[in-house]
Amino acid sequence: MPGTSLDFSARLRAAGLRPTRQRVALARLLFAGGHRHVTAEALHAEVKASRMPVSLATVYNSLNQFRDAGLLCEVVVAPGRSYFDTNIGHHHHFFIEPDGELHDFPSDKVTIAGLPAPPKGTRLARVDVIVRVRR
Amino acid sequence: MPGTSLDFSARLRAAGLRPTRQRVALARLLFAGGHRHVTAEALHAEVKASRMPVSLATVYNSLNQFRDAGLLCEVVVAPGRSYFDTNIGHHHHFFIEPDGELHDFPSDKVTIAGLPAPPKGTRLARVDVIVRVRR
DNA sequence: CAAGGAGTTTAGAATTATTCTAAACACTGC
DNA sequence: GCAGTGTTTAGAATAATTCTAAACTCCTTG
Repeated sequence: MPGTSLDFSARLRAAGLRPTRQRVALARLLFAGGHRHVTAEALHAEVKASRMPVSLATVYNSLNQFRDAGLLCEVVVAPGRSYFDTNIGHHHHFFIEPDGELHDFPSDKVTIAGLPAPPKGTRLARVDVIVRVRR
Repeated sequence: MPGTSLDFSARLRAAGLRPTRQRVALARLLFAGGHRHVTAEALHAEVKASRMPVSLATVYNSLNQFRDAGLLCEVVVAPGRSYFDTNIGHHHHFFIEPDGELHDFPSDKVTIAGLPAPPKGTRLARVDVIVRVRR
């Protein structure tokens, strides 16, 4: 029976996070369906409508913890506008400027050549590509 | 005599902006030397130390106007952290994660192949590449 | 399976970054 | 110079996020 709390509990535990009721509720919203892009506010609104409401502070805490644990990644597209993306595979983003919509596209067809070496004493963490488009 | 207010006045006027004392002071700080990456707060601190202090609101206004006029570009690296970059040529960025330093690198050696076409009804505005590195 | 401690959650305050407001001011064309 | 529109300003307002400290809950141990 997929989609039960047990799945999410196990997944949280595997990530080193205690499976509290709140975190399980958020994980279900985030990971039950396909990939999602959510803001903290939007997720808070969603969970508030559920049987297990969660405070905004906890939504922020959990999203940050999920990100640090590698369950999510964060995409900052504009000052004061950041999305959490449940797709953690290699991929990049389209950002549709007037409305602020964000769409994934897979990175397997994309090749980036000629990047300079990281500055001395640093190692590569991630390459973000944001393709900004307008109507 | 390069670097006089007149140069900056002309440049602002050419961009469709009235060359007020405040905007000229900011333009001098931004464009007199080589390329720079500044936050609004940092630029405000700089200009406050000068003979022609400028309010923080004006620093924000001016940076936004300069960006809209194409004199600057804005790079958002983390929630609540955005830099204004006086380099408006094609280029990309290194972001050094723990300290928040930002460095340019030219895009002439970099090629990005295989990007999907923009979604229907949109056209490409800009491609941002941020290479995130850690110590 | 009860108890206790560490880790979590919460409401609300605090912080940070940025924008707004309305009154005072200054650049430009006449 | 004068007027009129655009600009600047201090301070308040807004928005996104984090902090605080008290209450709570998960998990381990006995």
